[in-house]
Amino acid sequence: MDSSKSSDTSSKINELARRRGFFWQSYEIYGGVGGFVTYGPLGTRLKLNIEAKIRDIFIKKLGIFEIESSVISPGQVFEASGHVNHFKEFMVKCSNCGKGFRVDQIINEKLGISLLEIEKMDFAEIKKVFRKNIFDCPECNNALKEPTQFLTMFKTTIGPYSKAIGYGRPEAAQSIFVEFNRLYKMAREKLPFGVIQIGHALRNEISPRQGLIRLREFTIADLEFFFNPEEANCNFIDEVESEVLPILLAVNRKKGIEEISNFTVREALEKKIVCSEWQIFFMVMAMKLLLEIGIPIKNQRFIEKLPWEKAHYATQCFDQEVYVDRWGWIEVSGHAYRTDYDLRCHMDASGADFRIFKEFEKPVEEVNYLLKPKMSLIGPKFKEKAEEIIADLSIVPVKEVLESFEEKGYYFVKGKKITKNQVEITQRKKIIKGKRFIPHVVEPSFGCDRLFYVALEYALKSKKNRTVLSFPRNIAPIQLGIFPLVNKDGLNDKAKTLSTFLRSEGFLVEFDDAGSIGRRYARADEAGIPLCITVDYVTMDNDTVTIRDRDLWKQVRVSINDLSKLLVDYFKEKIEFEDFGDFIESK
RNA sequence: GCGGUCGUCGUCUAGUUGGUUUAGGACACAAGCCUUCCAAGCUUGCGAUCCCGGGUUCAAAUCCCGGCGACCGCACCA
Repeated sequence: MDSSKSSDTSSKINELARRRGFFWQSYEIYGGVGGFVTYGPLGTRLKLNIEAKIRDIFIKKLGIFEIESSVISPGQVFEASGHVNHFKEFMVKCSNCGKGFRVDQIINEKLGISLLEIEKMDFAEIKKVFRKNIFDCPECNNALKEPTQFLTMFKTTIGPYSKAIGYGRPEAAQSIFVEFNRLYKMAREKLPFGVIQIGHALRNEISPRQGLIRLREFTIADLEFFFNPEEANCNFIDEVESEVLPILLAVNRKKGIEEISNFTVREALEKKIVCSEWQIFFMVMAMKLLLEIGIPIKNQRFIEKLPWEKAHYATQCFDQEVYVDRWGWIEVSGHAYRTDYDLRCHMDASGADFRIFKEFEKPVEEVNYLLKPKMSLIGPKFKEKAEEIIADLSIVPVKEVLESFEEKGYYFVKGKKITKNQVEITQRKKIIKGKRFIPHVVEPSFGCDRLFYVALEYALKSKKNRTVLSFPRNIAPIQLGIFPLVNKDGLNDKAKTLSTFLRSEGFLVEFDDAGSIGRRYARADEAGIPLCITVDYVTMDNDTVTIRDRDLWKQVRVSINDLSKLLVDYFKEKIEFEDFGDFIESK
């Protein structure tokens, strides 16, 4: 990568973003704080439009539910989910050179304890290890200091009681799991179903960098899709089976190979590259989402996570990555197979029952045997030992006792012989109508700020020394620019009337009469406005206007009467600019 | 958190061996003129406690110390 060129692109985006109001660092008047951004008027619209795409794909087309819950949650939620244990770093610093190291790596290197074992240690145990052993700094061989830990969740207290610990959620997923029972009812107690939440999440990153790429407060879109692991087929799989996914396999990554392999959905499933049909289906949806916000497929890839890279809850995990000029491949979404991990955690911790009852096609008959000791015989015979014997009898499988009786006529418990007549064994038939299980979950999770950034980067074009933001038309923050050709002879008023009309028709319109017409087109290009409508002298004669395309810089002339319908179709992508009519010859 | 580079109008920047600097320009923005389709021109205007705090000095945007922030590299990124 050419570093001088790449730093140009990102600075260009940052500069443009600040100047035109896409985004900037928050709290600038107080010096700014890393990891927080403010989206300006254009940026907010763009971000909403991208989020609308997510809603369009997942909510409208697939019928996924959307919920909105709180950012702060009580401590139990993230204790149960495992985040309190996993969402932190143990660090140790050298007393001499000041360099910091990961505690697990030091212990692993010097003592040979496996990383998995170290993972299980808590902070007290780690401190103990460091007190027992003297570790030298790998860099300068001086002694290392006491280890420290850093929790990357924001911690607070809820209300005035310091014991009521709360955490800012580092992901929106948990608030879906926590509400599972209600949501399942709303899904009419049927699997599969999915729930999405688009909202803010907080991670107290050690050092946020890279602008929008790593924030401390960001927008996440977590989709939790629940299904029966024994009926794991995706009913949309036929529609996508020939779609091709570019995947960087873990086996290749281990060998240091960066080669992307292309698999059709069918192949990937057959070769067990992706284990879950639903997971790969969502990966295809993610690929389409990125295409729709303007990222060509050649700049997208899915990367299979290596075992030690995976989140604590995931069995199989792919990251969707997009190539950006400055930082290379960056993650924009994660696709994790979370199994029943989360629901199980919350069940264990809260006592709620998240199991689902599944009726068998045919009820199954189960025969149970019940053993009842005859106390009138056992009591007098074993005296003080009797109690112990009975306790043991209640534990052993009744079937084992029964078999022993049939074979030998007696059964040994605690070295004592129990005869057939000392107990009463009854048979009990039970009809089982179904079974209970915990649903499995696949999760696509999008970083909306990163989607925003890549959309902006891929929209950024340069034409004749001008900056043009070529957003796909339906994520553009402003849809139409309306200008009078000149500010006299009533053209201005006519253009204003037209703006009012088109606004009332539901379009997002910017009216601009400042400077020359060329300057207005240039300003509109920089804001990514797809179409500009100009009122000129011909308009005054016959009520037609020119429409100019942002990317082609060509114009067509259409009647004001037809305008609204044409524009509706255009923004619904039913027609293209070329369908508006013949291009006007440039003078 | 470590190392390197850096911080001047909205944006990009000149000035930074201390001294006529009331910190200059360009672009952008606003008002007006002009303008019959791609950042034309003219006039006027708005706009910077030179990142913050402290120190050295007769004098600091400029030198020194501390802090904050940005970028790059290292580490981290569940």
